[in-house]
Amino acid sequence: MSPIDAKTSKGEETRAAILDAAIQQAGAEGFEALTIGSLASRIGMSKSGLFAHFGSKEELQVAALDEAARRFTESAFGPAMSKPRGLQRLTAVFENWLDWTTRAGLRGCPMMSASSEFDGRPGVMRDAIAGHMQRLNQAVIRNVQMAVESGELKPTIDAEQFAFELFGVIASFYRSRNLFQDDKAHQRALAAFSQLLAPHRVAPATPAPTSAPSDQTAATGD
Amino acid sequence: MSPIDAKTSKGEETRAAILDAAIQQAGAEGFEALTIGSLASRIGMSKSGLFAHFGSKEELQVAALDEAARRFTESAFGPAMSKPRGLQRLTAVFENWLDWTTRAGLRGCPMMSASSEFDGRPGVMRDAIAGHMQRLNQAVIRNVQMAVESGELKPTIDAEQFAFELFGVIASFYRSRNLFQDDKAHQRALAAFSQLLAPHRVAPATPAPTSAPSDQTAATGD
Amino acid sequence: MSPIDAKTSKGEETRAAILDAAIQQAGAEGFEALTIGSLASRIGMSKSGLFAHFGSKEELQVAALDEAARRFTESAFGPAMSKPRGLQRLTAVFENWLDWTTRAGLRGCPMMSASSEFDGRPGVMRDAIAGHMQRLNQAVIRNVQMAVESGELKPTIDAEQFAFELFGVIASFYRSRNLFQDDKAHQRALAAFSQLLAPHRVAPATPAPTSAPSDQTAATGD
Amino acid sequence: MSPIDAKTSKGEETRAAILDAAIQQAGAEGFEALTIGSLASRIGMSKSGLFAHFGSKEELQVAALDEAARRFTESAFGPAMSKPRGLQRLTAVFENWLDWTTRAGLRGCPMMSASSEFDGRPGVMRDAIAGHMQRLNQAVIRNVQMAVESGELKPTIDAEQFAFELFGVIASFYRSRNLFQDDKAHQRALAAFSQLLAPHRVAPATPAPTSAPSDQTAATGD
DNA sequence: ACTCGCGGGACCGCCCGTTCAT
DNA sequence: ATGAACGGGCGGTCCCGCGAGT
Repeated sequence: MSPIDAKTSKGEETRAAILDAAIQQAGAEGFEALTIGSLASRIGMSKSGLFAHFGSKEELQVAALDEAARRFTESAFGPAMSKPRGLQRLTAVFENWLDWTTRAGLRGCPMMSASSEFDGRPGVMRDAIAGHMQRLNQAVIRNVQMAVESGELKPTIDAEQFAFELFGVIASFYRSRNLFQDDKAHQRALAAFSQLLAPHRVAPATPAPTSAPSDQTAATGD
Repeated sequence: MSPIDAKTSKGEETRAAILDAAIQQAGAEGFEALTIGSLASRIGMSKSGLFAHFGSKEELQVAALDEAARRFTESAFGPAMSKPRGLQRLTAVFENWLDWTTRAGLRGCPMMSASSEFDGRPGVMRDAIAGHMQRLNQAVIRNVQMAVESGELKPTIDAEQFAFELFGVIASFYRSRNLFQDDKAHQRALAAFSQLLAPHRVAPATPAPTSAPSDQTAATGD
Repeated sequence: MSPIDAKTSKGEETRAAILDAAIQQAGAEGFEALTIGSLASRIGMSKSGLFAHFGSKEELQVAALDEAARRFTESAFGPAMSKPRGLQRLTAVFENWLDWTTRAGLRGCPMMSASSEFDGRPGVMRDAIAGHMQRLNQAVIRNVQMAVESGELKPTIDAEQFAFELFGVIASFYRSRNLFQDDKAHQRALAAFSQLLAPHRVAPATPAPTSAPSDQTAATGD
Repeated sequence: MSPIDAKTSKGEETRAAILDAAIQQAGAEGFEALTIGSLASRIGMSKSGLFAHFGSKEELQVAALDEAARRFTESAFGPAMSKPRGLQRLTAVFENWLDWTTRAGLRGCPMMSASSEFDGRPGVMRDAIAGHMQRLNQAVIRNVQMAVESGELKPTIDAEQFAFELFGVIASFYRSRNLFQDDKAHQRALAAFSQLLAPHRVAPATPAPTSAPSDQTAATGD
């Protein structure tokens, strides 16, 4: 409308609205439950009208996945960029990762949901989700390396192994919270993160007075 | 087959065949993809004939899940029982856990698949899978406690936290293997397991003091 | 069991039980709703076991219809036989006709139900119901004629026309009661019956002191 | 067709065609036999295409019933409106009632069919048919009252009772015609109507005092 | 003689993704 | 962006048989 915002035409807006609804539904019921009919009635437009925006159901799924990835990056990595490189940023990314679905009003995490939903089904969706996860993986690795460069982590740390385990913590967090409805899931995830890092931390010359977790059960309780 | 086994009537056999196919399909495409029609044509019988064994699709899903759980328990815990209580048995359970799907001829792990598929969908299936996972959780915890009792692990270990993290490693393993098709997934999982235990191990007779994993778990050299 | 009753073998008993349930269901939901499965589960036997008694669904329907007709005859005509021929017996038949379903524990009248259900569908059932209704028609006609012979009705009465109208009253009664849930249905049916007879009655030499309906609204209120 | 009639869009036409076929089928086989598949193949369109016009089978049934009621009203009451109020109009309604299915090309009368089909089955259909029948009842009653006001019928007539009996005559007519295939059904129905009115008629100018029906209604000579 | 377990084939109401003309 | 229609598939129920048990 405004000359500055002219990029968002009417079509773009509806497309965004569709994807928003799609992400919510995918987070709750999985991407396979993204039926065109239900999505259309949810946002109050005709099936064919909705369909016209995406040539097929698969494209809709991919578009929803891409949008979910974009939002995740925005929510988890964006704010973390204001932190200094190294451990602080890595920690911020992790914590945002646990929280972003709540802030985004989603029941589950579309990325984790999608990655287990399609891990055994070769196809466009699997390739797309694998790409996103790989990039995420690389981003975690880079952050670990930066923490090494900043002298906060020992150079002996295996960054890939660390990322492998970090993903596991995230998976366990979501399962624990959504399947078991365990209130302590967040706590446990933070503790696990702390334990993951512990052996690789460089002993701080002058111990930080406020928050130096000295053993496996970190003092990160919220 | 044998006269001893005469208990398995015709119906039981068919039911078993159905569940076998069901588990394979569920492991590959998820439990929601357990359509009656596809299952029927896969094992070469009519839909109604198949359907008669289970009153509804939901019961079929639950039956398949239960059977998967039974097989998992049989494959992962059964053989481990021949090991002495404590660390050895715990390790055996973990390793079997990584392998059983391969030995069972499955593409994915039905349990992990189901637990992410239904974690956001209240209903019979979710309750069933939650029950199975909880029991699994308890079994892990008991094994940790036995390792404490046998003097192999320090009493300070938080068994529940350990189980939380162990589940994460398993999840990461399956994701890594099935989504990324990473050959090193098995290696990484073993390493993660080792690292998880490291801080809680009671110092062995002649230990490497800092970071030499003396176990089967290979170093994660890239 | 007893030597006298030896006719009723085990098979006869179950068959009777099946027909009993069938009539109830047919009266409530129509003969087309006589599904073998629901009937089987209602009386607690297997579908195939039930099915064996009747070679086909159609035969089951006919058997149920015949049994219903038998019961109706028994309930409506049987007791009326103790009345003297003529008007009293005719009246008794009519009144029993209104009541027998209630006494038999049925929601609707299987005969009326069947006759409208199949009046447009040529086939075995239609022939069967037509036969029963024709016989009923003849029975009514005979009773009218007997009332003429006894001098209670004028010879000018057209017995067939009377029967035609009598059936209409019955139909209206059941519709009124079951569709409209009109409490006055019984009352109206009795009044209609009375009006139907009025023009054909022979003026009683010495008026019956108790219940001589002098005009259209008969004093037959129950 | 004409530019004036442009209101009837394509969808409306199809819907009308569906309902037309539906009414025919319902009249012949009952409303429960209105299966979507058979209806679709009868009018040569796909099941899903047909189904889209009605959200459910129940809605289709109700729509067919409503359309049948509309047609009946149009056929039976419409033409009768050209007659002067009172006996003539009442008679015209009755006669049209007997004929309209023939003129409409129907085998049976959907209204009567439906009312016995659903009189024992609570639900939307029963409510709908009950509503239509009640309105019909009221219409008959009003016509009787108008005949009283015009001086053709005595004020002592019980209009509701009359309607009750009139419905019975109609029921008997359809049963007699469709079940017994009795050619005299029409004759008998007219005679019954005449007899129903006889006691309530205001004596015409030159009447036969006792029993000479002066009207169009033929004597019921066997 | 009677009953059952097990299975088949057709069809049910319903919803899917998709196309096409408007 | 819509309304109308399509082909195909969904879960589920129907009626009906075969073979075997008692």
